[in-house]
Amino acid sequence: MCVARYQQVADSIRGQIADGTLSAGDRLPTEPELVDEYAVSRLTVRHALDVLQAEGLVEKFHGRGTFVRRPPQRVAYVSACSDGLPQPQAENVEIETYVRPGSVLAEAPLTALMQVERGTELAEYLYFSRRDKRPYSLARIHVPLDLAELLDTPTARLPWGAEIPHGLQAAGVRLAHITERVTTRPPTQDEADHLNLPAGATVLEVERTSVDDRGRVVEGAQLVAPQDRIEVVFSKALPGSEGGDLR
Amino acid sequence: MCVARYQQVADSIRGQIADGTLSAGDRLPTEPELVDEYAVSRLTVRHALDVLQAEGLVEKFHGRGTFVRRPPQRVAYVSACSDGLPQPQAENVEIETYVRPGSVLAEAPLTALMQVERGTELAEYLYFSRRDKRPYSLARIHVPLDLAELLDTPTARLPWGAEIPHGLQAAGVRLAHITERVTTRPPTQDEADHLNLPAGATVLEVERTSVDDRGRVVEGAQLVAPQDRIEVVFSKALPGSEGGDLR
DNA sequence: GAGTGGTCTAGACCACGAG
DNA sequence: TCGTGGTCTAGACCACTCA
Repeated sequence: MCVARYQQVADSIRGQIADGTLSAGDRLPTEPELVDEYAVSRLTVRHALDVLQAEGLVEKFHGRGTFVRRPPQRVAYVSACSDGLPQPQAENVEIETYVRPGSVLAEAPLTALMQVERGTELAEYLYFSRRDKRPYSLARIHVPLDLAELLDTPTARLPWGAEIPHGLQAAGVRLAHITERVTTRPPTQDEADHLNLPAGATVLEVERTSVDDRGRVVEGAQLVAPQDRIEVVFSKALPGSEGGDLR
Repeated sequence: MCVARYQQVADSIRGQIADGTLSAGDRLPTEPELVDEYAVSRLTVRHALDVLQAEGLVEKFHGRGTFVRRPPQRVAYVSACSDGLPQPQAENVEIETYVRPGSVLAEAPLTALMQVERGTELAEYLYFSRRDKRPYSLARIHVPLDLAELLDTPTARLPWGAEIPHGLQAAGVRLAHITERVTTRPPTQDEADHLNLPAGATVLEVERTSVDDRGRVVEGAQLVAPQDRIEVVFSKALPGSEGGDLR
């Protein structure tokens, strides 16, 4: 067998998307129709569509059909560590963000991020954003209770809660260090529900911690978004001409 | 149907991995054995294993069997933009890196990264690294030809070619800005071959550009690794106590 | 209720890897 | 050569969406 049948079917549909025969938002033929069209079994058609879905080219909806996705159009998360870059953000993409303040008792992963004892009460800001009317990102930002009192109730402008470290700084907290860590992983059940993710999806996570000049973690953020809808950008201006070493 | 059969099978195997009944490197029962064990069809067994493979818990090898993967153990790419962090890197992980210097004529994606005309000749350093004897990461670093002459032949110490911007700086190039962009995407055919990736895998890509004080792109790097084997870390020391604004 | 994708069966043959 | 996973068929029933 030179090329698997399901790959041939996938290639054919991929080509139709590439050359415009099928364009963003269009519904593909139904699975039974594709079975007739390509003279293969339904499993083979499904396998082909699964491949295309994994590639992010199409999206399947139970009971509705399979649709061509918009080209990726990622939203940039510009690192809090960056110099010189504005937060350009969502040019033509509409993103609405909601914040919900509250508090939680620190549990397993949070204790490590915030470097606190299990059970410590922390202020929590839950950011939930939608893009094109659909769930897009989730951010959980935690701040020690005593510092949270210094903050104004945040008005969400960006889905990642960049105003929190700014607010802390404005309130007199002396930030010494910001660190960000980018990984991908399968979503938790909770995240999959909120973000409406299909089975097998992967999220990209940014963990951010802000540390003050006494070494205390004053903010810990966990941002989660579909891996193919986001990019993370870091930028650094190097001091002077040649004096500065890279790190 | 409360929970799909394939999910029940996946849950069961996931549990055995979690509780140590199956441990890293073990071979799972063969598909026909699992068919008997769970009294389901082979497709259902395969579906369950596909889910586990997508989660990174197992790895299937045609003709050999299905094996429990080691826990993720990601390697950190520490941003060139970072302050204060050493390149800690591979503590107990053995990574061998090879470099192959050469040159290429700029094509489609490279022209944008390096901001040069199509067809411009660029020096190219190909980094290929292995971890545990298996392909791990791929980095392509490009430098304008005239600047490449200033560089010593690189001796690869890290898979991401961090020595290239350092070498440029040591050679008197006045770097003004470094920018990094992190995304995930499906691998190219070439990348899938070199990294030995299964179908449907996703890679994490870091694009790095170094710009000199006249705005010229003096280095462009494209690093690619399996998305579940790498993490990207950025860190920034904030100036003074309170004078510095975040960006 | 009609039509969509999601799950599942019981078979079959093929391609790869190792002894 | 043999056992492994990879592909494929032709059917069946279920769950979700929407008119």
